[in-house]
This record gives sequence, C-alpha cells and structure tokens, in this order.
Amino acid sequence: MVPLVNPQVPMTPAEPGPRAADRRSRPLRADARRNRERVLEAAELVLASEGMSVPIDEVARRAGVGVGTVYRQFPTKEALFEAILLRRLERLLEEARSRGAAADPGEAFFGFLEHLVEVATSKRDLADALSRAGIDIEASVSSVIQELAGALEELLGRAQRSGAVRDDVGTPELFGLVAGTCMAADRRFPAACTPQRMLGIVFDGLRPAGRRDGG
Amino acid sequence: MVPLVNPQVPMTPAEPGPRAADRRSRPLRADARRNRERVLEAAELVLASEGMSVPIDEVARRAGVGVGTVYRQFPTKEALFEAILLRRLERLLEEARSRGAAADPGEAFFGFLEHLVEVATSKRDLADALSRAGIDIEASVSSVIQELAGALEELLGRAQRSGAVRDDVGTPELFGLVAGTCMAADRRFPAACTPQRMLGIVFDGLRPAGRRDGG
DNA sequence: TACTATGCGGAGCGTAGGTTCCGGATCAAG
DNA sequence: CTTGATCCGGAACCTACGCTCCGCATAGTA
Repeated sequence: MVPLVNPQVPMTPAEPGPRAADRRSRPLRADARRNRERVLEAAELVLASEGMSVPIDEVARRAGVGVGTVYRQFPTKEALFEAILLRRLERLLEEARSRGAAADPGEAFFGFLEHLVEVATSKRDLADALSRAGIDIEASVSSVIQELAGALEELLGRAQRSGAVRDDVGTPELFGLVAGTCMAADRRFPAACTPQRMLGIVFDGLRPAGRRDGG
Repeated sequence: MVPLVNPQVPMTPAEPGPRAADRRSRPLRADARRNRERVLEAAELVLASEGMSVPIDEVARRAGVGVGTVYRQFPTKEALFEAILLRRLERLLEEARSRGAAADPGEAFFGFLEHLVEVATSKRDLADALSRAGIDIEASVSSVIQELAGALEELLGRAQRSGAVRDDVGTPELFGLVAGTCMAADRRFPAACTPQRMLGIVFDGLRPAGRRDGG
C-alpha cells in the first residue's frame, strides 16, 4: 500500500525548505482557489457517477482544467478522492449531530440512517468508508469516521434507552448493514428493490422483538 | 466505463467461424484439458483471495502455466472470471434445490441464505452477481441467475406459506440484502461484526411481526 | 505599465497489465 | 517411428493511466 500524504504538503519531509514554508503561509492566488473548488466539485460528481476508477484526465476535463492543475492542488489521485470523502463525512457528521437534538430518539436514529443511505447510495467511496469504520488506515479520514461513529453511537444509545431499538446491536453492525444496503442498491437494482425497501427490512430487524410499527 | 477490461474488444457475435466450430466438435487434447482445469482452479482461488483486479499473469503463474495457455482456453480475462462465476452459481443452484426437499420450510429458507452468505463472503464477484440478479448483461450468467432466483423464490414461497417469513418481501430484496451483507462483511470488518451477526438482524427483519424466535 | 512569483495547460514519460504471436514441445494417429 | 495437428511458454506489443515537466499566462504589486 502507498503511504498517504497530507494534501497540502507534497513531499520533502526532512527539510521544509523556503518553498514549502511559503506555500503554507501565503494564501492561494485567486484563480488557484477558484480552480481548486472547480476540481473538487467536478471530482465529486464524477466520482459518484463513474466510480473510483475514473481517470484523472476525465476529472480535469470536466472541471475545465488541465491535469497539471489537478495535481498541483492534490498531489495524488488518492489524495483528491480522500479530500472528497472527508468533505462528505464531515457533512454527515454535522447531520448526525443536528439530529441528536430531536425530541424522538427513535426517529432521530432511524431518520439519520435513512439519510445516510440516501446520501451514500451511488457513492461507493462513501459506502466503502462506512463499511471500514473502525479499521481504517488513513489518519484524517479515520478520525472523522471515529467522530461519526461516536455521533451514531450517541443516537443509537438514546434510541435503545427509549426502547425503539434492540439492545444487542452496536455501531459496527450498523455501519455494515447500512453500507451493505448502499452497495447493493448501487448496482442499479430493479425498481422493485429500492434501498429504502431493504432498509425497511433492516429497520424491522433492529427493533426489539414484537415492536414492529411501520408498514 | 469498464475498469479492468480492454474496451475495444469487438466481439464478432454473428458468425462463429470454422475455428470455433472445430473447437466445439473435436475433444480437447489430454494436456489441454488438464491445463484448463488447472487454470480454472487457480483462478478461482486467486479470484477469491486477491479480487478481480488480479493480473492474468498471476493466475497463469499459480496455475503453473504460461499466459498464452490461459488465453487459449478463455479468450478474455472477463471470460475466465465469468466461467468461474458460472461454476459458483451452478453449485449454489444445486444447493438451493437440494434444500427445497427439507421438511421445515423456514429452516430450508434461512439455512440456504446462511449458506449463500458463507459462500459469497470474500468473493466479490459472486456478491456482485447476486446483487445484479435480474438485470444482468451477459447471457449465460444471467440465465443461471434466473434459475437461482427461481429456486430461491420457491424456498421463499414455501417459507412464507408456512408463516416463517413475512409476506411482503420478494427475491430482489433478498438478493440485495444478502449481497450487501457479503460485500460489507468482505471489507475485513472488526471481529465484532461478522456476516452472521448482520444476517441475524436481517433475518429478524424478514420474520413476520412478533415472531422473532432466535436469540 | 512593468516585473516577478505563482499558476496553468497538456505533451510526454514510465509502468502495468491485457492480448497476440510464434518457434518449439507434445500428443496421437498411422 | 514418423508426421501433422495441437498446444505450450513467455517475450513483445499496445493501450490506458498516474504523474511530471516546462514554456507560457496571469494575478498581484509598485
């Protein structure tokens, strides 16, 4: 496996040198900032629709930018996709936390999982990351996932205390079930079998025995 | 875009040609048959352990054979993996049918799903195929999957009639749930979250309301 | 406007891996 | 054993793609 590097620091671990120091302190030029955003946006779209095997050239094309520009912003294809993943995870974390304030713990919990599936469907990288929660490799991603797991645990615990969810499940299997649902749904299933449909069954399995309330 | 496979293969679907006809009529030479089997076996192992991105050279190496030999037996990397998939699906089909004779319909049904997950875990190609059941592209694979779906429907119907499974589920979501479980489990989950664990929750969700009997 | 640091595009390099080719080995029929 | 068909190995070929390089463009500044 290739060791990952922080997107801002291209290389040269021993000697920072004047260039590296400059880069960190001075803000990006206006056009560079603009391009960085365009690249991120295009990459997010293309990653969702084409999957992780999409060539960088394609990302650059869609962003209306040269490959060199992409590589100036993100030292590696992996780094670019990681940046996107981080973005997505952070949004998710925010969502989880905002739901934590809801009145009904059961609804907060199930609602968040629904949201999770909705967002992660057709985004293999996200589903992948979720399924690896707890065993991840890369530091920055891993830490956000940890936070996300913490927030989910919070939601889960409250839902369990309120009796909406059975006691013998933990966040690992939740991530697994949700990620699995997304990945399966991702394969363009026949319309009869939406992720919501599968998730409904999983939800019923998550409820305490004899407490199925949905249709 | 299809990763992994050269996109420019034209396929020649119309005329089989004289060479193909010969090959089909005349039996393979003894050494050729032996090699074919060795390739299949090696490929099945390596596909399970390394995933679909394993180079053909590696398959050949493990089979103790040259690449040329692999390509003589299977015109394409894709064709080779498809042959393996077919093999696996056929075994699965056999299993499903043999379980159909069991006395307890519920046990037959859940038992088969358990078997399915056990077999498909760490075999992404299989999980993939299952998740695409009903929408597949390739003819031979598709037809076996159809048969498999039929057998599963049989098991499901009987289990439903016996009251072991809720009435509002169909084979599509079953394939989805099972495939999702396998794919998620495949990502080296922490030990706490085995496929069996997840499958147990799904099973509870599949049972009629108020009829959860397992632990 | 003039000047420099910063950023840009995209041709080109290197590598990986699928596929082909062909001289030699092997099988099997006579 | 001879002989032709069949098959074998693996070097070579070719395309795709990650990434680098460098001459030109532009932003920022005086």
